[in-house]
Amino acid sequence: MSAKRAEMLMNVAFDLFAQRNFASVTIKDIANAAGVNTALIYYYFSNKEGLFRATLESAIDQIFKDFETLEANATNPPIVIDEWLTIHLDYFERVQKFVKICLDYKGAAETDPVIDASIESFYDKERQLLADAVRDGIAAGLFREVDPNELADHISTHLDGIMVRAVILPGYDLKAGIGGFRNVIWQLLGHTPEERDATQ
Amino acid sequence: MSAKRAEMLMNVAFDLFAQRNFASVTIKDIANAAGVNTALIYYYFSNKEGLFRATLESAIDQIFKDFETLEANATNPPIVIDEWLTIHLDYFERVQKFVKICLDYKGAAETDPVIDASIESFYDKERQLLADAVRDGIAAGLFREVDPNELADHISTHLDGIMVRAVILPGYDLKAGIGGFRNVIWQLLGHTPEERDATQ
DNA sequence: GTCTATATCGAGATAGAC
DNA sequence: GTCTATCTCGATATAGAC
Repeated sequence: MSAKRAEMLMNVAFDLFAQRNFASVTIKDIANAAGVNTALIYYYFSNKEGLFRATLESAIDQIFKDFETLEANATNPPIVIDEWLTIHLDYFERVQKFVKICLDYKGAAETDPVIDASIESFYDKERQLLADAVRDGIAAGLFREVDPNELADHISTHLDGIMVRAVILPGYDLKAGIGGFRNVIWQLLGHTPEERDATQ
Repeated sequence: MSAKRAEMLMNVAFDLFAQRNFASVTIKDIANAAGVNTALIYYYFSNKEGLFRATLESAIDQIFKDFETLEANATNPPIVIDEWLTIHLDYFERVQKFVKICLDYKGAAETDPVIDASIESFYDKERQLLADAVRDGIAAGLFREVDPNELADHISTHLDGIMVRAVILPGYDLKAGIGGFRNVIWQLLGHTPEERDATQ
């Protein structure tokens, strides 16, 4: 089945593109890591850039799926926010790779409007998910009356900051970073974890 | 004067390395942008990596100098924090480029312990500056009793997040982002801007 | 110090056998 | 579909004139 094979190649490429950047990853690197010949990559993809595009789009799709799983499970607003932080721990590597690849992509000479739109829609969806949770929490009397959009932006931006820290600083404690941030959020929302457990 | 010439080359290289990444910037690009011949670069630097190393170190030095200017002007804790945010607006491009280059550098195949140490000391200094301001503010009765180190981490990490946002999202409003974050900080510190102006 | 000219090497990409 | 073999081109880096 050809789709499976292409998908496998994209998964291998995704990891490599995240570890190093686009230019320093060679077709040979990808072929070696995938255990195939370099020429095979050109059978499935038009060229290196085409492979990169397809890889990034596929990664965005996968993260969207994680979103939907979360949305289905979420019962009340504090849990949505809490789980959204947890997902960053669980799927940490994937999200971090995504952020890294986006930055690298944005540094490239040319950008593709289709990919640009995908990236933006990713962040829009994240923002919407969080803003809705904050709004619902306020309506339910669980949270203090903050601006839902502003707080959603804050959470989303800060999580990107944490992802970057984990790349730049070798000894960065991701779990502590997210744990500390969780406390900040509850403080901003005037919400204690005890309350959350009670409503659960 | 040879130092001036080398410095000029590093400034040109810094901009290019920040715009695109290490691998995609060619020696020819740098030479053209600087209006010199490619061979001249090898007169001043051992090779492309040596130029990169020197460039990053020089950039870190420059940011440290901005730090010190700030520290000298700062009279009381809320102003230190406020100005630290402002510096990210004023020197936005420089800091953003620095973060981008650090990320790119960390994605390279090999890393240099000297550069690693420089980057870490940069973040250490930022953290210390902020933690001291928070501690002083608490001692002066201006701020609520938070953990100075935790809050310093939060500010520092969030600013990195903002820098990343500004790269990834084209329409990102940096001023609004930092302005909103300023309010969050005052809220966490239980400090109103009105009070700050009064103590000024 | 700065340039011209050039060596060298590796990466992306393709043709064509199987 | 997957491989071997190869082409082509551009980038780093150097030798040496001025």
